[in-house]
Amino acid sequence: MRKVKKGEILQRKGDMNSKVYIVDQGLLRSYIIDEKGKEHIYMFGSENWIVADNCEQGAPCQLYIDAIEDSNIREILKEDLMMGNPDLHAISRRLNAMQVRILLLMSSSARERYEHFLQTYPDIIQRVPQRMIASYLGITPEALSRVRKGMFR
Amino acid sequence: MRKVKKGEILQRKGDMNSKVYIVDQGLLRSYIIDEKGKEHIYMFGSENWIVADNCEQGAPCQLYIDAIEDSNIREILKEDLMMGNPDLHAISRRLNAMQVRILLLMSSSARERYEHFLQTYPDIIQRVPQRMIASYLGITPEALSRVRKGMFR
DNA sequence: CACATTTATTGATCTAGATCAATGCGTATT
DNA sequence: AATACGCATTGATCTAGATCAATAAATGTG
Repeated sequence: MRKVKKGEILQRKGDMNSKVYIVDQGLLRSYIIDEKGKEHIYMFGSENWIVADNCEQGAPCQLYIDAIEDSNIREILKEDLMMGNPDLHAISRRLNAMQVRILLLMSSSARERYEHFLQTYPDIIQRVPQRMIASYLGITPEALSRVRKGMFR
Repeated sequence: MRKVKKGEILQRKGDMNSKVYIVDQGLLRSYIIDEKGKEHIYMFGSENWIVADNCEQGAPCQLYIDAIEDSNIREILKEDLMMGNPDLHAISRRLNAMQVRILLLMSSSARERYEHFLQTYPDIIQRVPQRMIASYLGITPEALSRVRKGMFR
């Protein structure tokens, strides 16, 4: 069990941390800071919640995690959680995809989201009409058409 | 193994389905239809992806799932997946929270997202400054202030 | 093939929410 | 008590993307 003070930072972007925090008392948050210095909160975690950065296996952290209140927490290594549970890798990959999606929706422009989609799912682009890509990105087909127009000048 | 034709609907909103679809060949999608009749795609699932509605235990489905291409899929009951894995319930709850968050970000106004937050996390409201709620909702503190003003007349 | 339907593009206009700036209010800090 | 800092509110303005409408290209279907 570990006690943390309000304001204390548990994890920074870029850290090679692979811990999961269980909140016994108090309140944590996880968030990113974008290029303009603006914070985007990904999750709050109060009593009995788990706060974690679902970053990719072995990759550096994307999120900051700090305490909003004085808190009592437990730390668990992801490796230990994974132990004997190979399915958890697939789930972990999915959680990461969702985390990335949420953060993109909160902090990025239509254009940036489309560029990310292009890189991440280049195969899907070939197989579905553009209006579906737009729908997935949370924009209208017209907006996507204009984004593309802007990209190829 | 099941073969489905392009356009075939595997699941509708409101169904009491508790299956997970594994795509062996082809392409599925899951999506919602909002009050205005507009589709919002939640996920695409091509070869070796799992497509599922992470709705709450025992609750009716939120998502439609259909085939974008002729596909070969396997269906697995969630109960069978859960078998002997009690942790999966906690994970399932988290996946649901993320699914709801993504769909809200894609399809709802700042006001609707705030109202949902109020209902879902009434305790958190008391404990964090409004600017953090705004940050979680993906809007500015100014916008949240105006949403609230509009709510109490 | 001819026809209908879906899809993409483009233009004109509108709007939710962002941005910028100023003010007032609590609540720490000295 | 005085000062300062973070927070919420309000007003004025701006903008990314939505909406509406028209056209054109692509795709499917009898």
